[in-house]
Amino acid sequence: MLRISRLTDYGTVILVYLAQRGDRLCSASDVAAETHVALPTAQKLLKVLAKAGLVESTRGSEGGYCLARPPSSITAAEIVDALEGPVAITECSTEASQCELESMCHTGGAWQRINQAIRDALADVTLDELDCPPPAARTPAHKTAGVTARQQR
Amino acid sequence: MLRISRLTDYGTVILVYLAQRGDRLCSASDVAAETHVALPTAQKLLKVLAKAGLVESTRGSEGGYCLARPPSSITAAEIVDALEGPVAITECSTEASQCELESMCHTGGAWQRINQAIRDALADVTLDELDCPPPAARTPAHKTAGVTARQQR
DNA sequence: CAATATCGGACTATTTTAGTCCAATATGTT
DNA sequence: AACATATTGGACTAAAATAGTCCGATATTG
Ligand code: SF4
Ligand code: SF4
Repeated sequence: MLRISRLTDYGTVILVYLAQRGDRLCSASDVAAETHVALPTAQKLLKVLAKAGLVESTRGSEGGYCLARPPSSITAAEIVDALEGPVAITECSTEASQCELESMCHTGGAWQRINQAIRDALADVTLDELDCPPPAARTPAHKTAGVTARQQR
Repeated sequence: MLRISRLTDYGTVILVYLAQRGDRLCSASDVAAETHVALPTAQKLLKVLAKAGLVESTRGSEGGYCLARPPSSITAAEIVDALEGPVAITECSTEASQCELESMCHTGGAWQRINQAIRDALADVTLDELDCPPPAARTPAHKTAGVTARQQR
């Protein structure tokens, strides 16, 4: 149903938390406790994020993680890229397409346009903009004017 | 990696083929042969599309499928909705969110904005615009200026 | 040296997706 | 009326992606 993986979702939650903490180091267990992400999951995510260069790690006692760059320079597109690979809405959106229908397919071009549109939408949101409070807690219209998500068919 | 399912992909290929055939009926085996989608897969897809009201079926000998509406009135968003359910980039994008982090999550609102942007991008492409081959065979002067994703703000 | 916390990888379980099959039903033709 | 063709609906199996867990190695602090 066209969704990001739960890992990616939780990854952004963790990154937002790190952004709030500024330059202070946070251990994996610290992050897990504060975000309520399961500890092993948080560990795994932080490892991946460190490898991707989005967070920096410090080993040893009193070690931990912190953001590698200012939150305003990290986009949702980068986060998705890091955690689940580049956006590729169809098989033929990747470099090494293995779609057997490609030779006679009539829709690939349009999908690639859509792919780019999604990519632009993701690249347009930075980590500090991601810190956008409540999805639930259906409190009356706050400053978040246009955030309605009508999903029913 | 944020992609539509292969079924959805093949579903659009089939719909584009039906669009090309106009009002003429096509049997499932006809569709399979022309699009090179495996026959059982094509059958399954046509059934789902018929149930969603995107194609109409005629039973019996010489029966088959055809589009229920003109191609220009069918959008990619509808196709995705029909084949894999409404776009819901995160768990909390759905009506019945079951995310256990929701109460303390700081990112849900932003994801819903992104969700809407993706939805808009999909709703902006109609079935006849979808008929666009991937690599070569570029028709002159396309009207394709309309796939912009900047819907937010 | 001892305590703490990351690092790297491998492993299992779960869920989702893909693909297949069969019996029932409807329609046109012989 | 009987037959051949083609959709319909559901259930079923197989395959793949995802989620989550675990453990030994390594680096840093004190
Ligand atoms: S759009 Fe066409 S070429 Fe691209 S993956 Fe789908 S079927 Fe294959
Ligand atoms: S964005 Fe937050 S509330 Fe929404 S699904 Fe992800 S963790 Fe849950």
